[in-house]
Amino acid sequence: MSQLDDSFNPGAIERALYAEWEESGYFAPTTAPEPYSIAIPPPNVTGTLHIGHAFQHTLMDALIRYQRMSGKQTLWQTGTDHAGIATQMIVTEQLATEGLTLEDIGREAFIERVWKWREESGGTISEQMRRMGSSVDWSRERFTMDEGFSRAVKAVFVQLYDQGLIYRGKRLVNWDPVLGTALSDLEVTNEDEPGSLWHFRYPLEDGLITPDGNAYVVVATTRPETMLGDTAIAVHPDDDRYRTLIGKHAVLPLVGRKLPIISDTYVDPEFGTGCVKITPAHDFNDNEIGHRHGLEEINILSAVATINANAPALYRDLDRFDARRRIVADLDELGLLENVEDHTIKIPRSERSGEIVEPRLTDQWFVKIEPLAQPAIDAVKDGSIAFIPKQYENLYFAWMRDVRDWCISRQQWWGHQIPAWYDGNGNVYVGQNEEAVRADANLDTEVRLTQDPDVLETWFSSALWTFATLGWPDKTPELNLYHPTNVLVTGHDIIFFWVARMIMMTLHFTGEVPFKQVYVHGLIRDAKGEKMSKTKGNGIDPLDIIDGISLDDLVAKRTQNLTQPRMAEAITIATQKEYPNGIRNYGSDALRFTFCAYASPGRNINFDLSRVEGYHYFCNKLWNVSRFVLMNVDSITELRGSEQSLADRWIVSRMRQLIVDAREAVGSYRFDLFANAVYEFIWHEYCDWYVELTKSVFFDANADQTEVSAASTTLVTVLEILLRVAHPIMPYITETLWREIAPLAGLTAKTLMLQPFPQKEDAGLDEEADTAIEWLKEVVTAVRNIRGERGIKPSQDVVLMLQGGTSHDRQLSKATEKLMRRLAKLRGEIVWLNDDDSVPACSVQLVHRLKVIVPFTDLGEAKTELQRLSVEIRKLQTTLEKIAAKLDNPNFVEKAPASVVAKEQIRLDELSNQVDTLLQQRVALEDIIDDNATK
RNA sequence: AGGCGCGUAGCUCAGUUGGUUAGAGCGUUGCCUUGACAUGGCAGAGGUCGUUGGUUCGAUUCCAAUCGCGCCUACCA
Repeated sequence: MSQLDDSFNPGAIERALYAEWEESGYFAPTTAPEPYSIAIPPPNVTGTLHIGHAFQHTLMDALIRYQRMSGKQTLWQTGTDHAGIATQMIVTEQLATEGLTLEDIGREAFIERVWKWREESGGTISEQMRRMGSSVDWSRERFTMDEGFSRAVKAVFVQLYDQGLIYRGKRLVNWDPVLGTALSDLEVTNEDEPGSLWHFRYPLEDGLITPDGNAYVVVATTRPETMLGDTAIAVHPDDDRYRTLIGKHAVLPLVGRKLPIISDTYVDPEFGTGCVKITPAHDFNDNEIGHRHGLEEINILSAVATINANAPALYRDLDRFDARRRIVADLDELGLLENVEDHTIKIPRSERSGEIVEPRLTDQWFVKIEPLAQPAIDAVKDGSIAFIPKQYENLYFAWMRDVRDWCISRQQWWGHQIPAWYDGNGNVYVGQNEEAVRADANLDTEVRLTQDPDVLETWFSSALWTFATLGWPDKTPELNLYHPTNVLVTGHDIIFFWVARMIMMTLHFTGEVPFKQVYVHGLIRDAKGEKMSKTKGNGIDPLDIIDGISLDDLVAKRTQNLTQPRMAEAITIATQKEYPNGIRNYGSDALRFTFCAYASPGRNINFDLSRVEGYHYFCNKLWNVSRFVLMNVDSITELRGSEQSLADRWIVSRMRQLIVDAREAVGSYRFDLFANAVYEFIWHEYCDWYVELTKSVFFDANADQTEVSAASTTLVTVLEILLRVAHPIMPYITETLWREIAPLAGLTAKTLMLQPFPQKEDAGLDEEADTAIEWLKEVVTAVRNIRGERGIKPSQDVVLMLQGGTSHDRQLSKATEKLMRRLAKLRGEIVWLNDDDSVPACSVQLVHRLKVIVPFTDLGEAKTELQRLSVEIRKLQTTLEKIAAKLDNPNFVEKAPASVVAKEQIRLDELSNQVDTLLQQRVALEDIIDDNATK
């Protein structure tokens, strides 16, 4: 007898089950011959997993569990990323609450603090992953700052340097003045913001005048303070307004510097005045022009974006925006401010600090991308790596084609410190460590070396993820076995950041692709399609869906530590409206099922909690049908095919189809189709029909033992198989139920996790059984429809008559009569009428050409039935007309394939037969009503 | 500006080579505490598939234009 609770309670089973799986070592690779591996995109060690991670992990876990059950030697490589800037920011903020700054405690102590914080916070992610049921191999967990990984990072840096693929130089980079570090282009977002376009007059030298008689040229700028660094004025070579000035000079106001007037086709004569001030040290385009024309680069900004000593004393040490105001005012005073326009401009902001980024000349380390990019492009072109969906390949190519050199140095403390040392004479030495450097360069101990204080950007190390986690640079057995990994599961937002760089670095260092496929999933948004973010307060912690959370706690969680505290009220109101009762504990399986069902290809996913609720109910359905099986089945036997009923054969046939569909869906990363197939089968085939059909065996005292035994066996074996099919999506509930069901099926294994995923069976589909049960369903539905229309209570049984069918109909009716009687709740035998038999006053529904007849109990019913019938007739007639028109079209008959024409012809015949039948029935009903009225 | 994607039921979404009466979940209407499940059962209502053209015997599906929305990339100082 069942040990199961009356309803599904996920909280009661999940934790213990996961602990058991983990302790039993089920997550570690088995010794199966064929490897299958996935490297997890490493989350930020000091963060928490958001719903997007949970989604991604669910898909990976479904793949891994599926492949593990399919007999592969699966490795799901897990680990975390040290997330340089993000982590340093968090710890810096922690220090600030203690009144301390980085400089107060120093580099060494700071790094110790970060490691300590990592110890405290690192557990959050692994706890979340465990609750999600992620079957990662914890024994191989890696961290991008652990010792082995650091060794790999250094080795890569040194080798690239030796190959001339890493260089150091003063270059213009995006500078975050708050964090005091360079950022990559990808870490800068450009948003439209209102701004101004200032027009300034720059006087011409020595009485020079423009063709239209001015002693000055007008330049426009959105950043007036940069004028302090101007070193030229540029015009278009063909611009008649300025052609005579080319090669002459203007004078930079406030500074007095002579500015050469140069010509460059970069200048758009149509825009503004057609005359551009050139600031090579503070603008990327100007910098390129500067290089073309050999212009001086004058850096006028300090690391914290104040004006430095390269500018006139008057402006020194002013903040960039104070300087801007001051300069505009001073130029106005001098009569050099021509006008100011409102102008919407793209403001580059640091994704990290939110601060406006300044292009600034600094010494940085770069990776030469071009030699690395070509092999990476080829790998995708020749199919060594395939993106799924395929359209992302274009995105990848587009980016790879004009990718620039990669700035890898960051002016931070937390991260991999660059393995380069300087002596006092400006020489640089690169090597694994100081000793190696000294040995290589034959430096004696008297030469003082200082290591470069900068660290490598985080993506530099995570680009090595697939192979460094497997032990590279050592030639480990794991590297040999699991690399390349089979698939990378990721969002499209990091194709540039990570995917492209992994491909480049992995090809260069291992000669292998990092993964054979890249499955790109959608991005999770909230139910309204808004991006989830802490600032908007619309994010949800996956654990709160699994375990539930009260409204008060949810509001508190969403409003604490806001970067914009004024948002708190709006967030509170929105949260109260969206979750008036908080969130109930839906459990991990329901959440996972929701993710899979949502995972249709290539789009945004608007995450709606009502879907989770629906799938939680689905879990309960599965739970309860398992209870039904346990309550009604004592044992099963070995079956011979001949002993199975039509119903048994039907569900087995449907199950074979499920297996085929499920395997195909997983194989093509269609987790949505996988989930839907499972849902449809369990609820609408197994529960709605098969279980109901078995009741006419189990609840019939006269049923013979063979029938009971066949039904029991089928019920159990099908359930056992479908638990295996569903396990990759919903591991907890299937494991729990399987342990109850499997013994009935004679299986003694301890865990479902390691059972084989059901194989496609040779037997194929059972057409005879499929036809019979589909027929039964149609007739039963017809009777139920009549009952519904006439308001006949389920408790009341009815008489069923059939007329006009074929011999096949009669045969099917005979074969399924017992089943039909229960499902349609019939009284007495089914009455077969001959075509010319008179029919009592009744309702009629058609199943193809078969008349399904339920006599009236009261002639008053005729009126409502007449109404319904008229609607039905009208519907059929509309369709009939459409098809008739089609077949009347000679073009259709000639050009359409014969099979399509034949199909339409059959439909036409059947429909016209149905319309005729119903028209006759209408006459009959009208007669009854007339008779009644005259009485 | 360029690139990509999306407009299908009240809401969230499927729809795989163009071919029956376009599907699912949630919501909704009516009936039902039937011996797994009211987290349930049965039956129903609800869509001119953004718009306009084109190709075709036939278009939600292919093509073009157009409107609306989203994302990405690059931007004019």
